[in-house]
Amino acid sequence: MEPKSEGEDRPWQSYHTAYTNAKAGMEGVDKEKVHKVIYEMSKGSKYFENEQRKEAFIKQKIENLRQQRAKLTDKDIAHFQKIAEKKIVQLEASRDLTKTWLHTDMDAFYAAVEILDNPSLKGKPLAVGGMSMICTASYEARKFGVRAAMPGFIARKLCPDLIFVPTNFDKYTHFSELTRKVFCRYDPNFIASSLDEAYLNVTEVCSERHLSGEEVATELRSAIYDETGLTCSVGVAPNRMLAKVCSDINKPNGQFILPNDRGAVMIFVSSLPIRKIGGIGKVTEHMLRDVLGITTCEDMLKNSALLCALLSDLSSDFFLSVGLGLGGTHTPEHRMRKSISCERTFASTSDTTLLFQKLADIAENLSSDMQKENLWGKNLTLKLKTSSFEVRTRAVSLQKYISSKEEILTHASKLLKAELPLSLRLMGLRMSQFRDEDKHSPVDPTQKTLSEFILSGSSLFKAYETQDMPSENSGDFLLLEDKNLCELDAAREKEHRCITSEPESSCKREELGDSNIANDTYEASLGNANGEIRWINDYICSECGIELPYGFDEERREHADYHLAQFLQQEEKAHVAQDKVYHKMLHRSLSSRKKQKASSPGGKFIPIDAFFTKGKKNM
DNA sequence: GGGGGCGAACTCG
DNA sequence: TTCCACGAGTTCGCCCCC
Repeated sequence: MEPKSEGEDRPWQSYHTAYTNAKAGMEGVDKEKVHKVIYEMSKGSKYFENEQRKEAFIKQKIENLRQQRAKLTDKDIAHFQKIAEKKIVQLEASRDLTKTWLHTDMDAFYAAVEILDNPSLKGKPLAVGGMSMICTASYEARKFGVRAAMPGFIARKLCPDLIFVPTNFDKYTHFSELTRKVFCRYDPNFIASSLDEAYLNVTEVCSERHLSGEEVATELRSAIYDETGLTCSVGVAPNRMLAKVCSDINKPNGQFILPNDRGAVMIFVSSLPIRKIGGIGKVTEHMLRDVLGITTCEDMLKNSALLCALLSDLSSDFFLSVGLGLGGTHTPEHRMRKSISCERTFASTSDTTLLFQKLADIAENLSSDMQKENLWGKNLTLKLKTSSFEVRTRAVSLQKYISSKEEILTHASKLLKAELPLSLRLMGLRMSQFRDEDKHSPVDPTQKTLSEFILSGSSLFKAYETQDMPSENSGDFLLLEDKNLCELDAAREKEHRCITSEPESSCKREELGDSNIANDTYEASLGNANGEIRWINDYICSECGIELPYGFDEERREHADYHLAQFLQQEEKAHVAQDKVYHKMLHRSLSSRKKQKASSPGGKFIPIDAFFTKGKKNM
């Protein structure tokens, strides 16, 4: 690790956003040149400024951790050394070398599919994606430093002849399905971690057919090529963590086999850079390197006492297991979706009407996705990205499970309203805490149908391999226990008493002010337009059937906003003047209760080093 | 003190 | 010319309530 000058003559070297992890096919790239281009194209932008802020914050956290380390006495170190040794013995006892895991990774998958579809692209630098972001780059493009997750305009600067092809998930899904049919022949319970990656437990195949892991890998790669015309790379190892690392070694169109032998594993791991491990990203790498001098997996064991002294139990266990070359060896029985979300980036705007319209679109998308899977959620999270790239999330736990766009928008609007005024470039909604009965439907990625994948528009069911801990918490993947129905009923009863889970203040009459009058005026203003709401039996919305009891004036008004927004959109389409209604809404919006969160944008600091901070209970 | 809710960060493809 | 995505998972700290 050469000490890098961050002087004024080479300012780009301090910009760590790009190239912290070399991708396959980028070995010959002039990294300094690429880094400089990215720096030049980024500097001065709001994105760049935000990255600088984030980096400064990480530096501060590294410094804090260094100080914590400096405070440790010899006695402390000796104490934690004992703890570390005990942990290592326990981890070592969990080592399982009886399984053979195979990780397959399609080579530049999206790009390869596009080339297959249009052979004239072969041999040319190709990027799948658009100007804002590219998903995959062909190996020819990677030679120029172009890579996935790079904005298109920077990629074009690096490679002026770069050909852009828009993403077409239908195509990728089709080819993904073909590969999965092959996987099934080797492991019917294979774990798909994305459209182009999968883990296969080939222990049984090896034993039944008297084949080595290497032979299975060769055969499988050949079968994939025959079925799809695409190449893939394969890693074979005793566990998933190592198999994943191995599949990257001889990429593209290659394989690497790590024998099921403790000695071989330990040698393999000894010089393995920590960044190659799934779960260790840019920040973790910096932390471990700058605070503890850890750069290889072997260093994890050498610094085991410090890891235990400075980090949480969970973190130190993970890092020690990495040092021992341990990883997941069991196939989780069931995996189910934990959340579903939808987010959209748009041109920065502070136009309230526009923001609420976009929120309505997102709510509609999310609701539609939820209904396709019959999901009902109880936890709603609003994600905001300001024009300066600051990300905020605001969540609310609801008293009942919801799924309709009206209900989602009602609660989402409330969350958004509390944050305004604000200039935003992204909004997103996420639902989680699903109803138990929905959790019983299997959502194993391997069982997801083609149409579901196409409809969802993305690789929804990634089996995120968490830390691939040897002591797998299978409970993470198992069906959760049924909740008592009475509990649900009680919750619904509570819901009728107070429609939100916010502090009771939101139900106070005083805060409703002249809402009744405003409400009347507002609804009257709609006249006989489509946005008009009547409350059937005094609590059921005539438009959509949502139930809002009398007295929940604010909620009713917000709900009416939704229908009004719908109406406005229709009006807009028909080129009808909407100023009058808009001003009514704006007036109401301004006069409505303004909820200010205690955490101001700049006042609340984020525990970036959470991963490294030792919890009190561990001290 | 434990558990749940919330907000944020990190990671992956 | 264009100017840094999206969806999903996890952990952690803090706060509040029981």
